Amino acid sequence: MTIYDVAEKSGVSIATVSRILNGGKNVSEKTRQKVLAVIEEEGYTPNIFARGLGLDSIQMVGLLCTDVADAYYAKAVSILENELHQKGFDVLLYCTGNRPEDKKKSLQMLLEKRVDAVILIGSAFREETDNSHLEQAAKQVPLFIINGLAEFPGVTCVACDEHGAVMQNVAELYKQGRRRILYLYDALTYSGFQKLDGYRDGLQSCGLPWDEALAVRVEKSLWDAKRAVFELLEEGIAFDAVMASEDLLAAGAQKALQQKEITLPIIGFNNSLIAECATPSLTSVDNMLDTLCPYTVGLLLRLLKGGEAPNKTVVSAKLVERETFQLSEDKKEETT
Amino acid sequence: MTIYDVAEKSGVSIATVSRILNGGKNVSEKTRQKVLAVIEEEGYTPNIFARGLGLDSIQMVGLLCTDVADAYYAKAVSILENELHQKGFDVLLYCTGNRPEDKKKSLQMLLEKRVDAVILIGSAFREETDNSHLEQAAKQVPLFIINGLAEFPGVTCVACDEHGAVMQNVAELYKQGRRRILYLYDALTYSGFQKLDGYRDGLQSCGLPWDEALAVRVEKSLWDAKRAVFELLEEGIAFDAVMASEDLLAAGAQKALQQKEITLPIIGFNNSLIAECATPSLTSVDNMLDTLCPYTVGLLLRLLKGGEAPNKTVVSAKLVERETFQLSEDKKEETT
DNA sequence: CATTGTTTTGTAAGCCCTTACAATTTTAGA
DNA sequence: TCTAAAATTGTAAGGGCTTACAAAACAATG
Repeated sequence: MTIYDVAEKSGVSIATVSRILNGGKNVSEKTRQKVLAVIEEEGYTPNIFARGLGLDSIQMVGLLCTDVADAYYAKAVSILENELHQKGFDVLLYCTGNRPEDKKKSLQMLLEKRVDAVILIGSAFREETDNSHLEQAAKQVPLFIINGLAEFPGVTCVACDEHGAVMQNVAELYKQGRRRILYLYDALTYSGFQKLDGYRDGLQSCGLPWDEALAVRVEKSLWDAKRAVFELLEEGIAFDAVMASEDLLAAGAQKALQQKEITLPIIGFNNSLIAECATPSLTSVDNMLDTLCPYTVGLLLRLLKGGEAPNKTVVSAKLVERETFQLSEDKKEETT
Repeated sequence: MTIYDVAEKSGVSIATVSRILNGGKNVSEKTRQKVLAVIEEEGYTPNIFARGLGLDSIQMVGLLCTDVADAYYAKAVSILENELHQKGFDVLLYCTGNRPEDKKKSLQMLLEKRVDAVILIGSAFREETDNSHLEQAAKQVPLFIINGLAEFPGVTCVACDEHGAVMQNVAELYKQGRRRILYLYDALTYSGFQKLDGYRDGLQSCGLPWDEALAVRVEKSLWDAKRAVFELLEEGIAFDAVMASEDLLAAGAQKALQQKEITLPIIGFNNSLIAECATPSLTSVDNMLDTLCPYTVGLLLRLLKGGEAPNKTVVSAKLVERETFQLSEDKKEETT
């Protein structure tokens, strides 16, 4: 069943059918009804490839992330997918893992699929790393980066201020008398660096010294985080608060502390289910995906329609207080 | 840059270029090299739509699930995406939520994209529900269902024996002297029914009575599960073990019990991070996605190559023991 | 060297749409 | 009723690829 069949059965030309199919102007109501009836009756569906050939687009956007099995990316993908489908776009999903060359290859493959836009979720590298593939890609297609940064023409970045969030957490812990704050982190993605820098800058602005031993890199795993913290405790390295670049790591730290029957303030990151489920529940920084993702899709649509969009947007993060740490009262009033 | 340009620059015809592009037989090594060089040099990429028009396929498979933000689906999508990309297929992702009409519509849209196959993750309804859309779809394209069931020609089901797993858990709890086993469950998807039936059948085969009050339906939320269990405790409804259709619910139950300072065996389902992170960590049933998903992709490839595949495969689930429940010793030996 | 069989290459016909432009019909105004 | 303008419809030219089939080049055989 092709457009020719429909045209024939309704006694019009293919051009008319095509116009109707494309929300066509310049078609009389009478013929529209007639053709629509035939289409309905025959169950005709336009061939997406032929249409793509003609229009050079089949309304698809590519989503590139590190790993959808991870709650953070899963949440982003989920929101983006919803928004995009609502706006009539299909979603091509690529999970690349953390190897730069895989990311590059995936981006390339996405472009070969002639998507209308690409959204990277937290997958840009730091400035000093080679981001030339992003620069190249952005020449072919609008490129969006959520929680990452790449300042090339054609690239639109939307991020939450992770650096600032961590700094504030340090400041708040300091205000509550904490002087030796442990920081657990895993991969040094762009976002990973942001947070680590936030930690460092936070210490500095409180006048606290940088102590190598208190910034600990671990695998992204509950057990490795637990092991690391446990070892610190065994070695007698003192600390009086814990922050982590990920709820999972915070949960690991919590397990180690519990085993030693120590209670300290703990602040996680990403405000995931894990933070809720932990006992006691973990205070955590919300990365604002609920805001960032729909906003990004909004920019995307605007850009595809030929409009303009700010090439960099940063919103501040939000601390979600649970049992492992609460803001002091004066701070709260300030926020209200 | 089209195939015509490449042909011209290498002094051959487009047919030859096309042959080379398609892993062509019947091309002399000399011309192959020549053409490949031009392609490389010019950075030519075939137009995917034109190719699709000719071949009626651009090597895409559609993935349909309820919600990627949920760890269970996220894991499945992650594994499937990986396998499929490895085999050269692109992945079109649809998250439908739980409304049947949305699932139908998404399936329809997927078919319009002329995917080569569709994989549903846990999204079939129970037999008595209207599954005619699946029947229709299966006529157009190979359809795979992971952890769901629909016995129509063209539909391939791959599942883990959730019913059996729950039954066994009941039996094991019974063996350890538990007589009033609470079962928490949420949505009655196909898989939800499987587990609920497993609970009922498990009780029966142990000679335990079915007690309406012990099969509690809750929202898929930590807090609702906690609330429900807390209320039971307040009302004085006695139970001596907890099972849940989802780790999240088990974690909620655990919180309620902890608040009342009660310790009972708890068995979750899905073997997610939440089970690991809970304190004490939750024993949980692994749904075997690690096996099911690659296996499904294997069948898919075989089918697309014109081969045959069993239209129903069931593997047994696996209990992952953690702190909230351990199998008795004799049982363990049995398993070894 | 002629003949037949194999490889390699080219020509041209699809595949199914969109859309510029031409042709026709309708409407409005005089 | 006639003419000009507007609305509607049709014709035909792409869009870039695959592939059946025809043609040409090459190899092997007697």
